Order: sequence, then C-alpha cells, then structure tokens
Amino acid sequence: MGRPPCCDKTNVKKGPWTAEEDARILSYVSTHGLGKWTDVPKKAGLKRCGKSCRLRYMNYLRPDLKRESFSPQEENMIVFLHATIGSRWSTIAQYMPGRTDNDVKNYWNTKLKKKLVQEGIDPITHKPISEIMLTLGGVQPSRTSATNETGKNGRISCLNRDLKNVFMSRSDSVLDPMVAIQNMPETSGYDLLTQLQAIRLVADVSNGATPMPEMTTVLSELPQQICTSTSTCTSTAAPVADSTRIGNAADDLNWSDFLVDDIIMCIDDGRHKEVSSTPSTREVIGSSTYMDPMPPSLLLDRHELDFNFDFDLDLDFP
DNA sequence: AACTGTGCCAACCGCAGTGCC
DNA sequence: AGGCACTGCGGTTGGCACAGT
Repeated sequence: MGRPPCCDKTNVKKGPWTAEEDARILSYVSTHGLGKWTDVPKKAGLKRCGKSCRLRYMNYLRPDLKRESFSPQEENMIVFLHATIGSRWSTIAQYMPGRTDNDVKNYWNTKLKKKLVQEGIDPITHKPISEIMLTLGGVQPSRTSATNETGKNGRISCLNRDLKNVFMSRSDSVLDPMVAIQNMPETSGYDLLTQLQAIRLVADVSNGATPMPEMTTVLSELPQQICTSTSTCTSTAAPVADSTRIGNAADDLNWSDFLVDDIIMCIDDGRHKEVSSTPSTREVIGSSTYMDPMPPSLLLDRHELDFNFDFDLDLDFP
C-alpha cells in the first residue's frame, strides 16, 4: 500500500504560477513566516499543494535569490563540490548564496555536465573518459580518438596522462597516504594537512555533521588571505557557509584539478586496504568505514593533493 | 512561413528523513 | 515501537523560446 497523497489531487491547480498566486504566497510568508506549508494553500486562498507552494517560494520568490547567470567561480565551486560530495544539490547550494538546489541541479544538467564531457572528464566519476574506456574493455584510446572525444584538442586528456605518469612513477606515495603526505611538495598558502582538514570539514558539514571544534580552529588559523571574512550572506537557507569564500582563487583552477583517480587508500589499523573509488560519493562519505586519521573520501589521489586548495573557506556554523 | 530540433528552467513526483503522538 | 504528518531532497518531465533547416 502506497503512501497517501499529500493533498487532494483532484482539487489542486498545477502548472505555471500566476502573479496573483505569487503575491498571495509572499503576503502569507510576510505575515506568518516560513513553515507550515500544508496550511499555506488554505490560509492564502490558493488551490495549490502545500509542497508546490513551498517549492515556488524557495525556488523563485525568495528575496535573496540571484538572477544572474553562474560565474566561473560558481562553476568551479559546483564541479569541486560535486566531485567531493556527489549530487547533493541542496548541500552544494548551501555553499552558494542566492542559488537554490534546483538552480544548481539545472545548471549542472544543462551546462556543466556537457562542459566536463567536452573537456574529456566523466561528469559522474570525475575521471578522465579515456581512463574509463581503458577500464571498460581495455580499449586503448589512440591520440586521435582522445582528441575526438574531448571535442577540443585533447588538452585535458594529455594533461591527465602526464599527471598519471608522474603519479604512477611514485608508487610509494600511492601506496601509503602518510608517505604521500610526507613527500608532498610545499603547497602555497598553507600545508597539506590543513587542506585535507578543510576538505574533511566541507565533507562533514555537507554530511550534516557538526564540525569538530578543532576543525573550526584549523579553519580559523588559515592564512588571512585565504579566509577573508567577506561574509555578507543574506540567504535564508540555514547552515550557510557563505560566500565569496571558495570564490576568489577558484579562478585559477582547472577542472582537471577535480579529477578523481582510480584507487584511493584506506588506513585500517595500520594495514592498507585498497578500495575502489567507484562507489558514489554519498556511499563513501556516509560509510561507516569512515575512519581516522583520514576518511576514505579524503584519501585523494596525488592530483587532488596537489590541488592548491586555495579557496576562501569562510564557513559559518549554526 | 512552417516545421523540427535543442536548450533551458520551472514544476512535478516519489521517496526518505524526522518529529510527534 | 509503530503510525502518521510534515518537510526536504533528487530525479524527471513539460513546455516555452530560440535556432536551424
């Protein structure tokens, strides 16, 4: 037996909203505030489902919504967060003031996905498409085919290949994340551990977890130029991590920086356990195998570790 | 001008999570 | 503990606008 309908479907209007209906919702919200959406149709005199009212307000009528198109910084932000936490649009939207989950989702589906494919990156796994082809059936993509697939000039594929070579030539780093960390070159701005902690914090917050006090301390100790406090978020969405934060330096990023590699390593009581990176990010992040010192989701490959996490992480917590 | 294809975005739908009784 | 109501999320769809033929 299925779930009962949330409202009387036969007596509910569907389709585009009229200006009058919008005005009624705005009037209702200004008087009664947010919440109790099931009461809204009755009290506002609308023949709409409560869910529909909520959606209309949150996605269209909210006063803090941005109308302009997505900036390159926002694009980079979405790609990065998608690579980190998967298609958790509402979480991603929380890091983008003025954007709704629907906005982000639509933008991803209509623009970013295609853009990544054009760059030779699989939008689901964030791996190079050529690499996936190798995995699926051992097809060795030729230079020409790689060129054709990227739709451009294979620039990204070549870059990935080159990075891969560096990566593979340093198997010691690959096999032991701690060795990898020790072998890491100095990254500009602040150290790798801090970067990883910052990534973990983002993942934790996105996973609904309350950040450990020491994590927020870590962030508070980040260099001033990175953690510029420009928070002016006006979003009504709750745990708002405002801002401009990841913005600034995202300009310098290339989307290949967000590539996820084949193998990530778990530390298991000192033993190394190889796990596939293919399960969805949701599974990884939500996994009970989440363990210290570094959770699987944060055992990023060399590419990502080299990634200069030069975001403006200015996170506000409730 | 008419038709077709494509892109985009608002809205819908079904399900999961949560809190209350 | 279990049922119910409500809220929120993510996937999908409908339809409009525009470009191309």
